[in-house]
Amino acid sequence: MQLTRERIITAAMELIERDGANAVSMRRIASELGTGVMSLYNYVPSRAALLDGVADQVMSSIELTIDPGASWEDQVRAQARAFQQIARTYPRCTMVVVSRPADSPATLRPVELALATFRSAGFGGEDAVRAVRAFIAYIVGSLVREVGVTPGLEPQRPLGQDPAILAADRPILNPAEFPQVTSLTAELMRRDHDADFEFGLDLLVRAVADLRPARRS
Amino acid sequence: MQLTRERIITAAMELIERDGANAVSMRRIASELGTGVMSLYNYVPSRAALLDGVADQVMSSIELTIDPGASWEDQVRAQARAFQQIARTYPRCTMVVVSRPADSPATLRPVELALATFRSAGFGGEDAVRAVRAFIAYIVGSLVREVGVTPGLEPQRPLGQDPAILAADRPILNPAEFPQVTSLTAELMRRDHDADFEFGLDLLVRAVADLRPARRS
DNA sequence: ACCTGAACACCGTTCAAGT
DNA sequence: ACCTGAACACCGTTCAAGT
Repeated sequence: MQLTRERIITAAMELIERDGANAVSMRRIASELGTGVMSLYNYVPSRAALLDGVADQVMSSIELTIDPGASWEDQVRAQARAFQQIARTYPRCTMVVVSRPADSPATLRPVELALATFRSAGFGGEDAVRAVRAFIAYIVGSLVREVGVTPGLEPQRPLGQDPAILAADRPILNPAEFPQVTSLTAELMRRDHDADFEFGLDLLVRAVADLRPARRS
Repeated sequence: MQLTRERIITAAMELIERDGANAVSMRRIASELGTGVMSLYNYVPSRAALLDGVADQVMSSIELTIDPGASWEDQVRAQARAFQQIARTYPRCTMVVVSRPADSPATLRPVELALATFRSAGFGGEDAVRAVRAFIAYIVGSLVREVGVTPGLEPQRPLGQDPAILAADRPILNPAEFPQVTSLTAELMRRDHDADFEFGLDLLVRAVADLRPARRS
């Protein structure tokens, strides 16, 4: 089968999702595709460029459906959730996306839509930009916290397993030094990423709503 | 000079800050310290453990001075800024911190303080936990956006340089497809991380303040 | 007991030789 | 022109031999 840039990127993504992200070596991708390593370089200039391609591919997969009837608050929420959805679909590719500068058309498309939403809600250009940045920071942080990977991009523990902030087998924390953490063990152990995400998202949406200048429509 | 775990971690941090973070190889650290590679393994079980040590070291360096006279809002702000300060002091180590699960005493200390602050402001345990998580997500996302590194942990461009969202030498975006992004080029190019951080931080603080139940004191 | 060189099974990428 | 094997300069870690 013909080697293409697209096939190489797809193979890289599958490899990342299957074996963790530091399993992405040019050599492994090549053997996955049944080619010699150097054949890849006819379609992709370097490993770094390949990972940029992976990030772009993931960003392009975000489904930004707009409901014109919804309030701007709900539109913002929907856009944020579409972003957050990456962690569900490509958990191990998430860090690749998050750790690359966002300046390709694929990454600017969600920015464009978010800016348009804030502007049509009545925000000025500068406030719209700042609001979008605040949401992006929150979403990116949520993604990072949710997938929790090593610098090598390999999930520390099997995905879905609890981060074990205070598991029984951990070195006991001194209750005198950590009164809150030890007394709130139950709350800290209970992780519901969706609920956590919605909680913070709601905070931001309502705070931004308070900023909004005079009505528009 | 005697090899110690501390000296190894310090050398790793210097190497990361000097040459970018994928310059951290066991071999480079060893040659930096004038030892054989394998000598390191008498003090550190693996490269991954070494990076955990680096993350711990950075987290321990956060200065969490508390001003008991300040409002709880200002205390939360001060704690968030102390966190954010990491990006200034150890820009290239930041991703190492951010990409590791936070369950060591060094990383739980700021959590403990934040929980105590919210609780003494009158929040219940569950709300305090959720608020702390929202702030952490925002701070982590801000750090990631600010240092902007590759999965290999190497800054894409010299630090301090503009991310060039829309630099003149980039492929021109279609203004019909990106009306907001193209018309807001000036705002998008102007990056003031401190101002951006304060903007979002203020949103969160005020939104959380609205949540607060009946007074306490 | 602590230390460490050699070796193993990997990397990304250059370069020159093949078609 | 497109393709690719050999080679180079790297990795982290095991293992066995040294002290």
